[in-house]
Amino acid sequence: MSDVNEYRLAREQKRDALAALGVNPYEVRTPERTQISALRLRFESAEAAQSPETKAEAKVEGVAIAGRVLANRRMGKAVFLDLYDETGKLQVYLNAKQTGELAMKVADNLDLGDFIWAKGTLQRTRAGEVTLFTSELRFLTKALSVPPLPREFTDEQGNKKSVDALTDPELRHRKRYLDLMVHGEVRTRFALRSRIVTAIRDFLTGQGYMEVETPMMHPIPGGARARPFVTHHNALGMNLYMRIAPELYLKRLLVGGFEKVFEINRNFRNEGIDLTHNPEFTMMELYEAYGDYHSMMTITEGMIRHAARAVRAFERSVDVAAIQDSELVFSWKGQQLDLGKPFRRVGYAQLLHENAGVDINDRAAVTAKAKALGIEVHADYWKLADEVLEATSMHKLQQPTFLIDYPTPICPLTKAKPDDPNVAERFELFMCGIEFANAFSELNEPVEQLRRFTEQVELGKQTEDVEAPKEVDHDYVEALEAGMPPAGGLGLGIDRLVMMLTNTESIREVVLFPHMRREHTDQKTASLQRARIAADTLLEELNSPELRKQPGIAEVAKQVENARKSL
RNA sequence: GGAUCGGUAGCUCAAUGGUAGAGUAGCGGCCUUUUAAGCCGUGGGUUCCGGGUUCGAGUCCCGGCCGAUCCA
Repeated sequence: MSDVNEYRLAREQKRDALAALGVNPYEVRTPERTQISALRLRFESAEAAQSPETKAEAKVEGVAIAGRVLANRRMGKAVFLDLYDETGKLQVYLNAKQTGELAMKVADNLDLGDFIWAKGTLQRTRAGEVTLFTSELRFLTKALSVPPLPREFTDEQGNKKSVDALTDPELRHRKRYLDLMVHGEVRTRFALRSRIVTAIRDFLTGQGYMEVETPMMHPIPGGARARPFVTHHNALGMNLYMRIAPELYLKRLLVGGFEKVFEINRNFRNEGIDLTHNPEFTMMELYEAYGDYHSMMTITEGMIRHAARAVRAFERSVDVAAIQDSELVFSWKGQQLDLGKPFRRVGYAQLLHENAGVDINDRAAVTAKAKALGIEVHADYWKLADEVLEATSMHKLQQPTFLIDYPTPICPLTKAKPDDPNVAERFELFMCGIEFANAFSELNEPVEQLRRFTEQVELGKQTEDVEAPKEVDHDYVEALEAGMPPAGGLGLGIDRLVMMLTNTESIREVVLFPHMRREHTDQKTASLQRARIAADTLLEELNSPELRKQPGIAEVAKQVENARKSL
């Protein structure tokens, strides 16, 4: 794709022609203007004030708008433009008599995608279209590339058909600005995302929660099972990890004496990209002192319902208060999800028994079932049992369901039930087989926490689990020693919630700029990239605590390091 | 990581191994109430990249890049 093409050249010539007319093609200041939706309302009330006989004479004088030109219909010495701003579209009419000769010369140099400002009188045309009859025109911004607009064509049978533009998902995501420009429904979806986040924020602050910001770069990654992104701080001379979860910092705030805190921000996980995973994604986490996983279920339902209400209210242009719980049925992935009703609750062991036909404590049976399912058997029994549950049951959790009471060994940050140390007070929320939220009664015993962290690190080493933590966060344990009140904590994936509430199947459609590989990679660059990654991986291994002390390793590491630098 | 599918004009798409085309957008002309305006004329291509087979490759083969879907 060349930067210089006939389209660009034509536009550059028009840009220069504007300059020659004394018109700045990149105007600095925009005169006062009103948004299009507001003007339409004003015109409607002006019309309503007229009698049926004089209705056609309704007009609103002295109004100004600004926006992007996305259609240009030239009728001899008159011009009809479709002008768009964030709130809508309005037709703009120009002619020499009313708008002036200079304006017509400006119109000669107008392209689709340009921004203009126009002032005049609102009136209906003969065809009935509300139109700004322009008395004053200002040029604001020249666009040098063509907006990829949807168009209409006539097929062999003479039928008119419409053709969407910019349908290639790759282009739509790489150049989201064009996607937003030409697809109103995409703009609406992201506006809804903003509404949803605002609704959650309002809901929580309304319940006395305080929004906080905790570090995005952690010296020890923790709070979840995931591979982190590694980065380096030069001045401190240390590696830092992009956070995989804010959990351990938020709980330090409970130690400090805050009772209800939440954070809505990005987490980073170094894993694959698919329909429900982007390497950076938005998470809402909250912690409530003196709460537990029961209070977390209550708040989860309330919060999701509140966000759903905000979406319905937006769709119907009504006040949130007007939305009934019975209207909160959302269709997603071919299911009708009733968010107005209480969510179902089902026990972990019960679900495993129902769908896999095995008792969670019967290791032989669970292992046999895993083999039968083709799951690779490994030393971590509880992870294996979890994989069996995953394979047999998760896809059956279609309607909103709290899966509750997990085995304690897979819940290193969760308090066990008072009457059963093997069962942890944890739940995950599923809809359409997809995990939305994760919550528990927070473990606050420092000695027990240290024991579980240590066990987790050891087990991770044994099973060579790349997602397991490599190091115990002693600083967090020390924080618990200062005393953390009993508490409930909750994490809710915002991207997935937005997907569900906007009936979208891919996370890429609810993230403005989803991650992709770089464009235009040639063979040499690709090889270099692979070599760098291979060298980095090798270095990581050579520098691991297990290998570092082996004789000769340090020298090899140094050689690899030098080779890496030359790549 | 594996399998399958895809990448052709700004955009949406055609093209048995045989001159790369259409609609739309662009450019020129006509038209002072049109409306995804209309009419007449006209320019526009690294067919993702690199090799190979062939008299001849957008098409077949090999490798690579990017994306989509499914699986792990």
